[in-house]
Amino acid sequence: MNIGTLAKRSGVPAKTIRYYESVDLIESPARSENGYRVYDEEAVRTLSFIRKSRELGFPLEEVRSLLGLWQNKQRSSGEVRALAQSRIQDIDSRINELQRLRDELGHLVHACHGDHRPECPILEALEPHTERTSK
Amino acid sequence: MNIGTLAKRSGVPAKTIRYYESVDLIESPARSENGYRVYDEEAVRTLSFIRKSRELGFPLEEVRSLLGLWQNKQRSSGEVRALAQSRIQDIDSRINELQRLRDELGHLVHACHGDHRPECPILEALEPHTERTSK
DNA sequence: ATAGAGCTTCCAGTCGCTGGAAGGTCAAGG
DNA sequence: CCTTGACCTTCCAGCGACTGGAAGCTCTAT
Repeated sequence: MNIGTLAKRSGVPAKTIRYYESVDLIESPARSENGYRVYDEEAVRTLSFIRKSRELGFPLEEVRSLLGLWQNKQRSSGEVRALAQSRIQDIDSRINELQRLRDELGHLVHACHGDHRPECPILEALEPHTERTSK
Repeated sequence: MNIGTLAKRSGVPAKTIRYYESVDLIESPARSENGYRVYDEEAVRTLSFIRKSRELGFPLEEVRSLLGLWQNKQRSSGEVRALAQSRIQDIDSRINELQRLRDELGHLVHACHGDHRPECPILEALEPHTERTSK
């Protein structure tokens, strides 16, 4: 199987597969006489695993750990669970932060006429408090 | 005022101020005889405005637009409102996506014992469906 | 005189790809 | 046999928005 076929079957673009190889996330495959990369079924499984992990938002370094745990039959499920839980905490704090921004922007948009006139509470909110500072 | 003072007063790191200058977000300031950048009160206001905009999550290119509108007394508040509203849409879709991931991970963590044993529904979910494909 | 803080420029790294250039290879069709 | 087009190869650059560090100059205080 060449890289294009692997790309289609795993759902990971060929460019990205080469990139994963360059950062040692996956092993370098064998090469055929013409220099083309040659993959086996195992590669389809590995790349699919990586794709799903990425879709769940795991950063590449955590995908690396997950891959190790996946391939290690002696692993403890506790380690995997811990990784997933810290991901959840990341996600929660990002959601909270986004929610805060959303609310703030929502209030401002609500307060703004949004017409041809220049008065705009949004800009006023961005404007620094103009205190009289000694020059 | 030198760059360090401006940094303290605006809350924007000196490095970042130089960066903003390099991408033409702010004007190049005058230089004193020794080559140091020299800023005025206006710069404090501008940098503070930029900082608050960034804190509200506007990407730099939108900050550029906001700055233009802020400085243009003929602006219409509608333009500003439109920018803020498209930001809200961005944020909403990011929140939704994160929420989806969070739920999915939450289910998986819930299903996983998380002990010393290797069985782990989280890894199983990442694993591709193993269909018998013709070799 | 010297130490330390503050300033200058320029280059590299972050994260995870993605695009493009320049070129080799292969199968099908005229 | 030749060409076309789809593959494949490598390497380099760019995205956003900084941030860190090196090397070197300037200022202030002791």
